[in-house]
Amino acid sequence: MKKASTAMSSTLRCLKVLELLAEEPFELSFTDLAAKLEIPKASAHRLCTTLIEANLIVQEPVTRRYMLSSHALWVGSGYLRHSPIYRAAFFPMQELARQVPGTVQLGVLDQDYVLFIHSVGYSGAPHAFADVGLRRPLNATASGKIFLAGMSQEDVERIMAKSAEKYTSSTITSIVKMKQEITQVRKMRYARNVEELLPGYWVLAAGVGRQENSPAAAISLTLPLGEFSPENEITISALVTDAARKASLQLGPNGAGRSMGTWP
Amino acid sequence: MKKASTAMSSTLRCLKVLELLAEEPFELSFTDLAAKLEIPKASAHRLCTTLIEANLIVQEPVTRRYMLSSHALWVGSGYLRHSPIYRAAFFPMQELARQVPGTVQLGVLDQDYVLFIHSVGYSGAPHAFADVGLRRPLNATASGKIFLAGMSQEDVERIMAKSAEKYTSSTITSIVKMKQEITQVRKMRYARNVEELLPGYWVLAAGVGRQENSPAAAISLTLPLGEFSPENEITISALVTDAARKASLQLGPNGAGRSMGTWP
DNA sequence: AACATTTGTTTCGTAATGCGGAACAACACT
DNA sequence: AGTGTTGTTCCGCATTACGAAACAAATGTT
Repeated sequence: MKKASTAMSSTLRCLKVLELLAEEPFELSFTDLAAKLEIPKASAHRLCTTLIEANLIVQEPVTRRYMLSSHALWVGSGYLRHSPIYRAAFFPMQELARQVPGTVQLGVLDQDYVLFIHSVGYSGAPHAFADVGLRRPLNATASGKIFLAGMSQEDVERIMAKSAEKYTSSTITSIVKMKQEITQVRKMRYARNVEELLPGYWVLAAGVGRQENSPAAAISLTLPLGEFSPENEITISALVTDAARKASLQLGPNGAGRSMGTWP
Repeated sequence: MKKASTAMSSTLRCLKVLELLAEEPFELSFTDLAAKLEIPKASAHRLCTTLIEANLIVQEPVTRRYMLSSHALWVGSGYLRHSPIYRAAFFPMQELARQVPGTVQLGVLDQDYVLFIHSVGYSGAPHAFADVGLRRPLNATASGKIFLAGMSQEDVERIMAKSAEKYTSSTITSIVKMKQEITQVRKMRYARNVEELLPGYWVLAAGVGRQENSPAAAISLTLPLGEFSPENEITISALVTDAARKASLQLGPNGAGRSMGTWP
């Protein structure tokens, strides 16, 4: 027995194509696409035609491969234009980047990942290469730990169960280890990541949000490992949490924080 | 007699919702949305349900208004991950930003606009606020002039005919004036914008691309007006065109320039 | 508090529309 | 020329989206 959702199945299938293209590291040839989605060629062709007509994908004229269009970026970036968080964090991040020579990033939750939506400064970390739209697992990032610390026990367990990939030898993949980490984060009000994602770099992050335990975003600072020391951690964590606090205030104590509209 | 496109009309209509939400400066209430699209409420409701199920939009629980989701940003940012241009320009832009204290931006063509897809450094210009995804008319930006200079006579005329908005008193809205500007751009290999979009700032831009006359992107540098002088223009335009040249080389002489895949 | 009004959601019969097998076309690569 | 690979079009069938109207819920007004 099928559960009849009220959504349009044909359209959902079409949007799967977008999803697939976003996931794939490279452009996709047409037959690949049909194969990966396990749909007949004729149908896949119709879906692609539709997305082309909507200007969301284009096909490279020579290779005939499909890829996301610049217009797709524009549509997606509408999220930034509407996002109170982005606006609230903009200047605090800038200030933080001026104080410490590293990469300051803003991450939000997207499904079970941290999605980085803004980045200022540059530490040299490859981390920060594709700064907007980069997505990372929660367990391997400082920002991710901030979100995990705001989640229920079950959610944490579910996510950790799927987090198998070890980026470095320090990546946390054990549930019990992560739970310890989480209580630490809740106590200290910031999260730390030392070479758990990228060798040679350490990261501190703090949560942004109206209420204490459910962060809407996280501000993180990535620095070369050379500058890592207990004393430094104290001063720098103060700066990061301060930036996060300022962003939280900017967000407004109530539900609003007005979106930014057209600028200027 | 209708021309029967092979695309799926129902899906196209659904994607119009995304388009609308991206265009609108603020989140949209449900009835507004139906009104603006001129479709019956019941249908609009189905479209929204579909987009929610696809994780591309969300509705604010309290206000019940619809807005683009962070996931939509992720999908759209797939363009960046696939874009050879973004990758090719990344380091040249960084270098340029180190040499001159201003905002370096990377713009591509999206329909009849410049779409900024990357930004490094910060000049204080509000210009650079929503750095990724910001869209501007071609006639009012230095990058836009680069693209106009690569277009056919007819396209230039069509676009200029629609470019009525004067951001400042210097904004170019006349076709003949723009044609002069374009020949200038073609000769100098860079474009200039002095307070035509933003009072208090001037901008230089140069084209990135394999072949000379059809730029795939433009690198621009925004500076406070205080630093504007003929001598400065000579040195700075050299830096900007140099960065653009480096990016062009990185792009590869042939059609490829390999997309970036997952990073690192 | 009762009524009026705007806003959001569900139902359901109809017909339009997306479906996909198969045939066709356009290239590569032997 | 031959053979495989990949991209595009046809067309009859049944599934799916359509939208008026009825219903539900929240907000504003007297």
